[in-house]
Amino acid sequence: MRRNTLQQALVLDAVTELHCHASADQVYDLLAQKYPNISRATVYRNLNKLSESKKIIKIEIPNSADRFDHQCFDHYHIICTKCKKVFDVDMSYLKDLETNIKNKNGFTFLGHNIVFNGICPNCTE
Amino acid sequence: MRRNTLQQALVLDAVTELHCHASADQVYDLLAQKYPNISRATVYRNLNKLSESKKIIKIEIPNSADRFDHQCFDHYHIICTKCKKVFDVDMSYLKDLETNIKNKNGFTFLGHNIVFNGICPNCTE
DNA sequence: ATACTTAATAATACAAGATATCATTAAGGA
DNA sequence: TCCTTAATGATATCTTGTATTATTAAGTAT
Repeated sequence: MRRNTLQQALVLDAVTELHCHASADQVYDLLAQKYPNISRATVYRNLNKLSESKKIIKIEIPNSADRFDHQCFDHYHIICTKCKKVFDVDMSYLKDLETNIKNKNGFTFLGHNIVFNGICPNCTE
Repeated sequence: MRRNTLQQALVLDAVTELHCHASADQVYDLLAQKYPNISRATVYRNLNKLSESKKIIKIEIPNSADRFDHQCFDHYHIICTKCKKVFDVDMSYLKDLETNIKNKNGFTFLGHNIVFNGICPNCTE
């Protein structure tokens, strides 16, 4: 039986408050200010639970920490190769991308993720 | 001045021999059989150098080890959510994908990566 | 061929990100 | 209010990869 804990609500609030692709560490740091006893493991656990129940989405970034976003519609991201920050990309979701694949060879395609890389405005100058 | 070392050649040979998306660990394990003194750090360093000089490509997988491929043309990959193995996807490269982005907002787009997830034939039954 | 410079190596410590373990706490049904 | 056990806090551990440092060897100069 799933239980609604105070910590889970706090984690969800923190992700919403940070609102732009917070890492687990950022969520922990924010919460630890008000609740010094909260455990890092609890933050990780609740971030994963919330993404499993689709309350938030987990954005997996190669060679960088996972980010968590309270905006749950499908969208893509760009990661700045200099500052490693993550931003939304203004491009429609390619919901039919998997149907373009010619030869599926017995694979079951479950989804896809696109990560752009580039340089953000702050790092450009 | 860049030097051509025996170890670099061995690492390149190993990636070619393994030929399907070997992780650094797999490359190390293969080499360590014949050359027990080779260092794990040397394997990592040479894999990165070889990918910088485009002799191999580095495939960055979220929450899984980087994979290295001796096939250097652009192509996409699918990772099996069960066994975590990586396979090529038979789909043409979307070389104009970045031009679809409506509102670039000062970002410089340098490239993209698509990782599909799904279930491989071995894990299906 | 020999000596010299320094890039690359082997060995290992360290770091980041995340999960596993386990005694304790508290959510929510009885 | 009691009881069961999911969830927590604290911390150890794991995985992947980089940093450090004394030593070795690649390639140029002599």
